[in-house]
Amino acid sequence: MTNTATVLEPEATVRPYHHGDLRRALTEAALRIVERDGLPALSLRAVAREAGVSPAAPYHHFKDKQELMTAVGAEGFDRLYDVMLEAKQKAPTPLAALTAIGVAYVCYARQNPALYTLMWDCSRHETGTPEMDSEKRAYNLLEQTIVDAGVASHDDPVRLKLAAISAWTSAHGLAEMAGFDQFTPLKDALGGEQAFFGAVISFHGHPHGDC
Amino acid sequence: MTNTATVLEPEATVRPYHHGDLRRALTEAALRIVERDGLPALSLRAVAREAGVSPAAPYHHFKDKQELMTAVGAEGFDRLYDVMLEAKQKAPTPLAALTAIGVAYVCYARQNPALYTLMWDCSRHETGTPEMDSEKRAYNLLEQTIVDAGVASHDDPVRLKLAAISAWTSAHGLAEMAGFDQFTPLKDALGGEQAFFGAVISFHGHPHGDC
DNA sequence: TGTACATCAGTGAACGCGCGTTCACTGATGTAC
DNA sequence: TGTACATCAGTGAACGCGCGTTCACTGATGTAC
Repeated sequence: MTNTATVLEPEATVRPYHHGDLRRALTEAALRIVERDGLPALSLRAVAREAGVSPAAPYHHFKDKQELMTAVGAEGFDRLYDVMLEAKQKAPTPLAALTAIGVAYVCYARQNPALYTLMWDCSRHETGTPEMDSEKRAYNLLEQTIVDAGVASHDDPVRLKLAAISAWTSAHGLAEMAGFDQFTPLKDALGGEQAFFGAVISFHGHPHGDC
Repeated sequence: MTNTATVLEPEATVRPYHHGDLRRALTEAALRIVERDGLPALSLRAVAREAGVSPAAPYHHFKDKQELMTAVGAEGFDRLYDVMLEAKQKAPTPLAALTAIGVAYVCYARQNPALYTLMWDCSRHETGTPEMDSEKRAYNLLEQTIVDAGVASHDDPVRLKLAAISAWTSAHGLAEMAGFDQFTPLKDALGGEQAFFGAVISFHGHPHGDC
């Protein structure tokens, strides 16, 4: 009887005064906001509100708003990398892997458009910092996949970089513009968004394409 | 003697109470701000300030902030179209014209990055409205150039649209990412930004490329 | 095992700021007679 | 050509808002003895 509180404690229906992992809770709240309400709605106060905490609380975990944004952008790159890696691993051949990570990239960007924008905003401000490691890892994954597929090799680094950057910028352009209403006729004519992605990527002249 | 004021009037060193063409002055002020201070700095009050006018004055020419922004974005598309058209007309052959408008597009976006971002923000909000006519004209110019170059024909509209959209998204991706620090090694290796653009566009598999 | 105390991680009120927009106004312009 | 008057295109003060950030505070936690 005297230990009722202790017994109920593990259930934790009431949020404790000390949160436990507010830092993580804040970045997750930010991710929720950015996709639900868009990038302009992503303020420090909104994040605190979403996490159910006072406007000053985030300052115990982030120096300022920029540092929180960077953490969110980094999380975005982490997830992008995961998605690309999974696509590569599931592909039957190295060549198929190249297509697969391209499609995975575009799909990820399409499903998280505001986060995707935020990620590149961060990348621009934080070039080369450890927070952007996942971006570098994702790029390296692409390069290695290109090598595996026999499109370019480490012996000709300029050509290899060119292939990687060409693929990346193509995917970026497609990802950003894929949502435009102007493209819906073509999407319909080709039988859906996935087919549209494939057709555009092929037309770009990827090695497996019909160029 | 009595008509001194009338004689001096044409010099117009003092701004008259009535501006003359404040609407145009406002969009030009906005264009100045957006490239000088960036997109987040582009507020209605900042535009009025830049034009040397009170914060309420713009409301005699634009319904609200959004309408001003749309006018600025439309002006951006007008200029883009002009640049593309000029590039096409200067090119010696239809095939060269296709490359030329691609390079012109990327250069324009690179030289006006914040405006370029604003343009697409507008396009998203104003799809199909008369304000976005220049966007449509620019797209049609690309399609016609593709036809002229013999890459696709009006007989196969799906293929034509695919070619146009593929070219457009490639150029968009390159334009947006061309400024990244990560690319400078490759730019240097290829001998400058123009060469870099050309190499990436060629690698994309444009018909004149080495794909 | 208890207790004293330093540290940590929250609260909530307050700050100054720039924003978009509205309002009553006024000076300048154009037009009808 | 002059004059009366409606309309146009500005002014500048004010509004409420949400923002990022700071501050003094307090409750919770962990540790030394």
